[in-house]
Amino acid sequence: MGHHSCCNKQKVKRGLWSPEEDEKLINYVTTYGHGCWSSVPRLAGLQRCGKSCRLRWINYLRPDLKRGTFSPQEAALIVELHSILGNRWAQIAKHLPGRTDNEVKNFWNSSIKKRLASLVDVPALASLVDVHNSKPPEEAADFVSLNVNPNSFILSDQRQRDQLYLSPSASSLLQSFSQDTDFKPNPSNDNVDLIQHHFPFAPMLPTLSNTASFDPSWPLMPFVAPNHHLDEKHHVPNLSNEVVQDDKLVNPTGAGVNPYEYGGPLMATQTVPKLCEILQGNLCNMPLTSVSLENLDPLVSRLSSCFPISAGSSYSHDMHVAPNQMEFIDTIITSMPLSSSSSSSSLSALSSGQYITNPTLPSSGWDP
DNA sequence: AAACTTGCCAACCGCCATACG
DNA sequence: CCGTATGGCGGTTGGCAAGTT
Repeated sequence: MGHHSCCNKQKVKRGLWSPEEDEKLINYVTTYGHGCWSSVPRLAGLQRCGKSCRLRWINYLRPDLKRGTFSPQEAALIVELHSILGNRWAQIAKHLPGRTDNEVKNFWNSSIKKRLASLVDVPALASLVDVHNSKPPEEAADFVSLNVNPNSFILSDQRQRDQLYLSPSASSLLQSFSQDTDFKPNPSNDNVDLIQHHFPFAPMLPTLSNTASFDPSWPLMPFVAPNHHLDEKHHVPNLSNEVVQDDKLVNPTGAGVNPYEYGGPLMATQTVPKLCEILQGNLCNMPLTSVSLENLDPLVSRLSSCFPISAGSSYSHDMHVAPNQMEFIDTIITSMPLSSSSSSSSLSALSSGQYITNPTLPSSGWDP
């Protein structure tokens, strides 16, 4: 069990991949695409099973991987998405361009979970929400019901999406994400040079100086690759559907597929599904060039309100996280279920609509 | 300096869903 | 419709490096 037929036909190597094996796999996939993974090892001259090749490509060799440290913004997004989706790492990773489900899962298990455990004294969600400012009792009741019925957490009624004022929580957790040593770049890997040699347009490994509090390709905007000229070796397809915007290639449909997941030749662009595609089961294929924040994925819109997107740019270039942004993300973290085994049905109130922080509310008394 | 502990993360395992003949 | 192959996912493990005693 667990091994596919291709793995049993011949002896296969297991364990860590060598740079030579990586090179063989990169050369093969970039030239021919992976096609049927079970045939890749044979055609690429590898003593591995197809499943192992697939995993190595998806989790490490794909040129669109960041391979760097998670930014505070990414951490916040993971926390938020996990509160909605539970341990559906692949779904979460789709909203984090350049990140794999394995990476997100490891990050959660090693870092976020630990921090949440340290906040065990945070009060229950109900005490976080101060609905008395603008809420008639019946709407407050609607809000409460959202925590009971997982199917009703998408608020379609504008009244329901009125702003909820959240008590500002301690920002220690989120701040720790941006300050402490967990946000250092990954240790150097022997194969990084190899990958960057093959994929010069791949996102760069962050440096010590820029990862602590800022990641220029943070995840709320679709990943766009620099407009490099690519040679024939990389099989660049017709990019007529893309437009050049601020020296970036952007797919104006806002929709797309990850070429590395579908076995096609390498492409220079990638977009990610919007959260609403998951939550609502439909597509929001609005042109990026004309879409307003209100029309974006609600999560993106909400987070964008805290991490402003400068007009006309493809993604935020803010160099630091402002205190109110810290508050917002911290609110996300402290409002999610503390159980590490939260399932897909565990929904935080933050999944329910629009929120803003109310800086006038007292924060003392329950700061960790 | 050596032994031990801890944490990270790449890779594997086992299961499920889907495609295909 | 059925059986098999394959892709994909989440859970788990083992090796390694860094930190601690």
